[in-house]
Amino acid sequence: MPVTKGSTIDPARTRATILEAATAVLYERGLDGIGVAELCTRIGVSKETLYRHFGTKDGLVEAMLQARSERVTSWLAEAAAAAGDAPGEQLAAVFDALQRWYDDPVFRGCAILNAAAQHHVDAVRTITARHLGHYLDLLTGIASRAGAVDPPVLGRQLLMLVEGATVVAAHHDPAGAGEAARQAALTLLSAAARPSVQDACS
Amino acid sequence: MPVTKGSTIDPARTRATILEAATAVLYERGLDGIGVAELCTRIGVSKETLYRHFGTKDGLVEAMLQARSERVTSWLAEAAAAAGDAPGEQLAAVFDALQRWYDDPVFRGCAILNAAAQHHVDAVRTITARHLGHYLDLLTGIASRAGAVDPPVLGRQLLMLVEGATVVAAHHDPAGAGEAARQAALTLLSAAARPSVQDACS
DNA sequence: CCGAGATCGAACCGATCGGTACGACCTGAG
DNA sequence: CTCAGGTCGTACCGATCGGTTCGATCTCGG
Repeated sequence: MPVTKGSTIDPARTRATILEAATAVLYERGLDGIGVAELCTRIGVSKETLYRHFGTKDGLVEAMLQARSERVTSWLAEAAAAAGDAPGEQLAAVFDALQRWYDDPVFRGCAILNAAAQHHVDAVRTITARHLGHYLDLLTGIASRAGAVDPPVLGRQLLMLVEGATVVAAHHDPAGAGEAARQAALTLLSAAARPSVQDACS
Repeated sequence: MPVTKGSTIDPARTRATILEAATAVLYERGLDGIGVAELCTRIGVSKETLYRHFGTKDGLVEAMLQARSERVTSWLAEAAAAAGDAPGEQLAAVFDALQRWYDDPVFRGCAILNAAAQHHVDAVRTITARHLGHYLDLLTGIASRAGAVDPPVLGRQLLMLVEGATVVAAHHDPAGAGEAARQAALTLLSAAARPSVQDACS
């Protein structure tokens, strides 16, 4: 960390450093669980610097959530892509990746959903909705390539499994949550791809 | 509301009134989104009265979450029981009830999960875990009566659908979330009750 | 009719909040 | 060497926070 004193070589580097450190601290403590003053000492930056880069605590929060959303979305997409071309394998890889996340001792649920639950600012809710939309796109794509009869609906059901597994892992028991969700997802996938058995009851 | 002035007929009635009004206000504004002073004026009670009944803002929050957990748990259980004896019908009734909740214009997600996401107090996290446990008991019971090969696992998967549907409805799109989750739940139920098709892939 | 006690409204407390201002320092570009 | 500007540390600001106290008021049981 070449942030020595006075003018750093690159202001953009300072901004990135703040963003990264603030993400971890705000995730651990909650958005309202720590003040700007203590946050700055934990990050190792002065309040003036933080406010020049982000203008407002809310500005920092929004920038951090946006960055986090992009990171975890591409992380999940890459996990799926690395599993090959078979939709079932891709789907399984997504839930395996989630399980590794749940096993992280600092796992506290999805930071973006946590933020939306506490912060009633429109910008945060917008970021959250878009975040879920990206997940939905990924899952609907898998459903479509799997030959599901109704990819949008199956994608939405898979999204519910992803978010439900995260909620259960965060607030009830992380052990095996990803595996259970994966098995359910694969069952839904195969049922939707081969609508032979009766699936509509009413 | 016979809360005229001075001594009310029943202090317990005052407590219940506070609890009910505070539940609505704190759900709408968030636990940290409103101070005790404004909360008291919205409720129509003095700070002294609130503090005598609950001791602390956290005390009020915990009492309210506990009451809320019991209410919605029994509400879901009654919805299931009213659907008759068939496990599939009971499961469908649960998700139909959830959809009616999602359609409420003041729906903002599960108050208990929202609280757990923002409030890092142990008591709140305990209430949340127990709350999810009650849901799990209800769903595992349905899974068991449906003849699932592994009721605990299926119950957990159904819990993920319930919580996932709630998250999606709250933060993405409430329309049809309950129906989509219901269809997925019934698919899982029939697949688990009749493990004829290959369900274990690896 | 009288005292116990529940309630109100408002004043008050120290602490903390988000945000600003300022002087000093250091670095890189010209 | 000089200067522009990014950064630090600290002090400071008004507002709000959770919580306490107090006198006045009202209701009910005896």
